Amino acid sequence: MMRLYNTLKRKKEEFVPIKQDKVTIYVCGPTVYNYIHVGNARPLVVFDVLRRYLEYKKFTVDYLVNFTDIDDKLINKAKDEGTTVKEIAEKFIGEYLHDAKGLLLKEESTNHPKATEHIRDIVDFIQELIEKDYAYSTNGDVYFNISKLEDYGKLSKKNIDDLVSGARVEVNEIKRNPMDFTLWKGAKPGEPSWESPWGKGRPGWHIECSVMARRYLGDTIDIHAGGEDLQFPHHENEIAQSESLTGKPFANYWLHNAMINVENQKMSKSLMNFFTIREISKEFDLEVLRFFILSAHYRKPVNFSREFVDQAKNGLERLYNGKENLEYLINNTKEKALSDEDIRIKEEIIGLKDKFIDSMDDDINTADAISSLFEIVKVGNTKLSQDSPKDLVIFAHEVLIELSQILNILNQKEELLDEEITELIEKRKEARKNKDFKLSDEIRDQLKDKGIILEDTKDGVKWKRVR
RNA sequence: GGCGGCAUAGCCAAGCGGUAAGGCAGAGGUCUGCAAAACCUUUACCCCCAGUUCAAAUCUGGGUGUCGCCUCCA
Repeated sequence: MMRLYNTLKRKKEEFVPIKQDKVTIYVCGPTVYNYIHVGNARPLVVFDVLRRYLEYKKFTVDYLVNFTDIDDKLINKAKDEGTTVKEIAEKFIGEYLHDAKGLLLKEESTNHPKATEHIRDIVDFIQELIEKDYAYSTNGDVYFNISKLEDYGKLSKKNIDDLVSGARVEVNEIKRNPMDFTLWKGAKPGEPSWESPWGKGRPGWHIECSVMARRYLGDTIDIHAGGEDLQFPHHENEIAQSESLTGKPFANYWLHNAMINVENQKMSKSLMNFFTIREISKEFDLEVLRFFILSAHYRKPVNFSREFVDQAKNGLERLYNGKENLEYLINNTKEKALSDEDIRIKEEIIGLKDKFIDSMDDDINTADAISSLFEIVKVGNTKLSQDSPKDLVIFAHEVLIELSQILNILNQKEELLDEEITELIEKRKEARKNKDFKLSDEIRDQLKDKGIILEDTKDGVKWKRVR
């Protein structure tokens, strides 16, 4: 049984999807006007893990991350650079996909709908809201009338009066209630626009999510996820739009990740304290950044710094070494009956795997789950250091397969064997036998340049790829 | 001002009433042509003060500190 913290209820709940073996997930994606930064990566990584974990649990997952490819930021950027919104959007969608690959996101089965390709659906949606009297148009704009709703603010636990008295909302005589939000924005001269019953214009930010979620995932989705800073107003407004239109719950589970901070301050563009993924990828394999993100629980704020990523890098290194040690152990093992000791170890590892699963079931507690991985690694390493492979048995082949499987939920990376490597290792082995350490070291350096690190153990030579 | 988080070793970080996981860094040892990896050993009065309980890092109340949302924001 899996439990998820549902922001809507402010507590952990058992996760029960609408359909027995299928899960729909909507994650609020990037506005494609710039490179994404480390803060943006957190939801992408965390919810990618959620999705992989659900797939591991045999669910079919419909996973959607939208691209906001029309809004003020894009328009301004296009103006500044003397180009079009479309070109900016296309460029940064490309850059996003590049970074996503580095972060090991499961892009091959992620749906990325774009706002501009759903204008007709958006117009229809708004039209229906007007017909149902939840929205009104004035001077080419359309607003959502929140006064029609009794439960506006139920996600973020805000009440309208407090919000209004907060006095930060813009004074706008056109709106009936200061908190009414834009569904459709009339076009100013020179701006990209589309035809609509209210004149030329473009969609507001919130409406695209409601429309695309419904279009691809249905009236009610299982999980809606995103950064906690989107709770209000974005997610609140999505709920208002969708539930007013369909009369059904918009999403059963709302998941929100906490922020990534720099020196305890939210990493954000306005504070200018952000690191782009592209920038970090020059210093670290993005797999390390992914691991760093997963080493804390997703609902807790984390500080980001190069030093912390370095720590994560060393930890991940140990994990991979351990995994390779286990593989080595098994590949160099002769098959024979399991000794009592082997059976004990096997059971210990299976127990740790169950612990991993329990942690993941508990609101995707990746930090805790990772600790089980380290413990498995320790058991394998200890076994390796104590016994000589010649005398070992296959004590738990399936355990290794399981380990790979669960490790892949967190970090999935392909590895290829290389004939050339083994050939060079043989050559070096010969040189070492002849005490020709000069040649031996040359070969080792040569392989190092190709990203292969050799280790001489008492049982033979092991090699691994640099990360 | 309103609403909501968080506070655990040098650092990162789990913990959800039963007496403190895991990782990084450091120190010592084992192995070793060198290097690397690995193994063993080693480090916590859980922000403060009350309270509830046989039992509290965990629950309650009050402090202190800190962050987020209320405006574009993952």
